[in-house]
Amino acid sequence: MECEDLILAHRAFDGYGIIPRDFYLQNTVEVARKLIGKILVHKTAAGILAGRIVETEAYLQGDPACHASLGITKRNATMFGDPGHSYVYFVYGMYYCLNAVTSSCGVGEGVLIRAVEPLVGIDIMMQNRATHKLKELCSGPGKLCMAFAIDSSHNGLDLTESDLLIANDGFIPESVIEAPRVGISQGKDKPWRFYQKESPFISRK
DNA sequence: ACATCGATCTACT
DNA sequence: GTAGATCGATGTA
Repeated sequence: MECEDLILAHRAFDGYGIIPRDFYLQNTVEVARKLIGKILVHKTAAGILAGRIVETEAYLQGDPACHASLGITKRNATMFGDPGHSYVYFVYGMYYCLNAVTSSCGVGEGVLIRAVEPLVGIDIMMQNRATHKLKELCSGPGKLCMAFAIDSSHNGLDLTESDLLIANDGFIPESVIEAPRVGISQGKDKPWRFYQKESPFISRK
């Protein structure tokens, strides 16, 4: 099973099933919903890391919780760039969070990748996270960036052709739950958090 | 300049 | 359940 996953990740990296840029031009909330079940791949010097996305959140223009709500700045500039790129930001003085940029150039929207189910390179992820607890490796936006060795140097990468990408292996999640977003003080009313039902790898219930 | 807060996580009670 | 870590961005003076 592990071996099968490894082959899958390699094929994904070689161009098999990479999600095309058009995908990120759909409504941002739809992109967040449809990213559940897709595969995040990061090719690092230590080896290939991959995991299935089990939790996301959408951040839109005109949404007070969105970093881009006050206009373009040095920090959020990649959100206003081309869709299908990464937006990585630094938060709470010690963590990084990964987003997939959506919508056309000039519009600041994106999807926060909140949790993934580890599939490939689990031993490396455990080293990066200094834990052996599988369920806690990538169960949060800060945790998954640490596990996947993603930091500010990975901001602005093209998720359709770089060492960091998102692929589709044909997996269809049984059920995707829609819920209010977490960890924010404004915009709590919007049901723009999505997660794979009953996954043990989500950040919280 | 200074104060505050954040799309978080961990450790400890 | 609550506090502490730790720093860049943002707001107020």
